[in-house]
This record gives sequence, C-alpha cells and structure tokens, in this order.
Amino acid sequence: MSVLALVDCNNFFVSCERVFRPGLERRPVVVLSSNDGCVISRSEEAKALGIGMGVPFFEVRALCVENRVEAISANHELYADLSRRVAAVLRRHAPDVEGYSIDESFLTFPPDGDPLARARALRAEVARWTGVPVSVGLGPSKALAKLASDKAKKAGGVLSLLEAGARERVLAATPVEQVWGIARRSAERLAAHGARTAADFAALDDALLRKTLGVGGLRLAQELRGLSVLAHSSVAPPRQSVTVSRSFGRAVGALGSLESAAAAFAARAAERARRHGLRAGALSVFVGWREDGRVLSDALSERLPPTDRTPDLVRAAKALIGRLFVEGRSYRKAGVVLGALEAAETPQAELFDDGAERRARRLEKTVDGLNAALGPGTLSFGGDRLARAWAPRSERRSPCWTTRWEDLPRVR
DNA sequence: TCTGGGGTCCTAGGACCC
DNA sequence: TCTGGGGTCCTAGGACCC
Repeated sequence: MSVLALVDCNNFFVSCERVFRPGLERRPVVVLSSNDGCVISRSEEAKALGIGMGVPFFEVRALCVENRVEAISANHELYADLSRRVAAVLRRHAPDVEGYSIDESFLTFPPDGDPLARARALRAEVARWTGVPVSVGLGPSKALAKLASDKAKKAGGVLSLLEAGARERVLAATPVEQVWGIARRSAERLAAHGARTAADFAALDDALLRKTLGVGGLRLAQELRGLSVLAHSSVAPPRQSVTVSRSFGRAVGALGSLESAAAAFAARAAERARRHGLRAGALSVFVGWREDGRVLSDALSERLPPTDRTPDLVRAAKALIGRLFVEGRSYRKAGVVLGALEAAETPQAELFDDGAERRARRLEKTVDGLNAALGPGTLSFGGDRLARAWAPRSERRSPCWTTRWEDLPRVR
C-alpha cells in the first residue's frame, strides 16, 4: 500500500498576506475577490465571526467594521509566487509532487520510515522556509488523504487515515457533503438512498452508485474504501482551455467599451497560451448582464485556424462580442475562452517568410518577457488601454512583495 | 399495421473543485 | 447599490454514418 499525502496550505491567501505583515497574526483577516466582491479567504478569527466562504463582501461589511476585520484585495501575483516556493520545499521531500491547486499538492511517501514523522518534518520545513502554515493528511488514496488533511487542521496539523480503525471512525462521523467531490446536488441524491455519512456512502452498492452519481461517484466510494483508483502524476496533463474574464467595475452599455474589454482579455489569454506553448483552435466570448433581477448571459464560439497570435485572437474576440452586443443592455461582465488547444510547433512557413512574421514574433516575445518580469499588463497591444470603462476596482491591494522591485520590503 | 442496430463526433449543460 | 475567476470531467442528446 502506497502512502499518499495531501499538503494543504491553511487559509492560503490570508497566510500569504501575513508573511509580510506579521501584525495581522491573531487578528481577523479576509481576502477579497476582484472588485472587492466576495470573501475568498478567511483567517480562523474571521471564520469564528461567522464570515462564510464566498459571501458577498457588502453583506458582511458592517460586521467587519464592527470587529475591526482587516479586508485585503486579492494579490494573485504574490500568492502564485509563494505557491511556487512552497512547491519547491515539497519537492525536496518527494520526487512526484502533483500540484492540485494553488494551495494543495499530492505527494507519495516512500514506503520506508514513519509517514507521520515525515509529515511533521515537512510541515515544519515549509513553515520555516516560506512562513506558510500547512496541514498534512495521509491515506491510502487521494480522497482519504484529502479528508485527512481537512481533519488535520483541528488535530495539530497532521492526521493519518492509513489505519482501517481510524478510517472507520472518521468516515462514520463525517457528513457526506464534506467528502471531496460531493456537494449539494449529490448529497441530495444520496440522502434519497439513506446515505448521510461518508461511511454510508462508501457502503452503497456499486451498481446503485453508478446509477445515482455516475462513474465519478463510484470511483469516489472506492477511494473511501481505501482503494486507490484516482491517478497520481507529477506530470501536469495538457491544459484544455484558457479563460480571461472580469466583472466590470461599473455597468457598461457602449459597444466600444465592450470591444475594448474583449481585446484586453484576448490579448491576456494569448499571452498565457504562448507561455504554455499552446495554440488555440477555438475562441469563445461570453457576456453577462442583469434583467429584472435575474442574472443572464450569452455566448458565441468560433473555430479558428490554430493560432497563438495576439492580433488574430483580438480580432476574433472583437467580432464575436460585436455580434453578442444588444443596444440598451447594461453589461456587468465579459470573458474570452480559448479552446481546442494544441502544442504550438514552429510553423514550417516561418523558414520562408519575408521577415514581417519574424519581427511580429519578436515583438510579442519582448512584450511577454516584460509583462512576465514587471507584472501583467505592463505593456499591451494597441487600443486596449482606451475606453477602459469596464476596468475592475480593487482598492485594498497589498504590494507584490516578492515579484516587483518597487514593492520589495524595506528593512530599516 | 409493421418501422434496426450500432457506431462516432460534437456540443451544451450540470456538477464540482479551489 | 454592492455577488470572483479559473479550471476539470461527465452525460445526454443531436447529427450523421453505415
């Protein structure tokens, strides 16, 4: 039986902010999404005040003022950098780190030695080198390691579900909707069959599981029984899509502003595709607006000759958003999605081109390089700086302490 | 009145994750 | 008045084919 570990950074975004502002320790802190719209990370103190994950900020604003909760706009550049630093420490402990999300990684522990001792050592080392507190869950399968890491947060930071006895106790005491991959819909369906705990779920008949929740549900139940059926790999599978979307800072009614947004999103998406060495064979654009209190959206897609060129993608995005546009609507958000991605090989034609193509490529490479070094949006292609009525607002952002020279912390 | 059976591919939408 | 952004996988149903 191999030992799978899930390493989960506690309250990750809040913890990142605390690394550079130790004054935030032991205080209620929340991190807010774009436009300071939603709460997306909470310190334990903020959770204790009853502030839920994902709640609109305006609903808890009064509570935050009253309790002197520090509310900070999300700084994803900082979080991405600390995430890389945490991963670098993890790779010293296991050769096959699989990044599952910005704040979680799966590892396989070698069969020799005491897994609990190893987990504790790893936890201490991440804290020492990055300042980020983590929880470690151990189990014979990913779903059990994940469950263990959730429980570890209130059990000293490390918990093992490697032993059958511990597993039975924990599964029987866990409501099924706390299982990874089971949310409201699935929990309702399971309740109809009398399954309310993780143990009930794992004990259901395979054919019934297959019929009620599909293959995903069946696999999950097997994982809870201690059978490892979900693949573990340190090689990231090829990306399927690239999305850039934003809610607007205020409602937008003019086609010009909408086109400017589409152009900016397409340019950013193109940059990301190039960074991953991918070309897009399809592009879609969506817009969102409100009507009679209902949230509505519309979308259009188009196949493209595979490309990673900014001008091609910008042109396609602008054309599609023009077709979506309806006079009189107050748009609230829009987005561009690149799909049908494939590896970008150097096109043969480049060997014979007249130099214009090569120059365009070089320009793109320079812009990508500057944006990578100095922060996204430092340089952009013609036009998308104009008519930025849509630009989101975030007024409580912390500095990019680790990725921008001008934001480096100063030591007196 | 009777009206096959089996494929593939694509897309939209559902459900879930962090 | 104010409700994020970026992903994944699966399924059902339609179009089409032989």
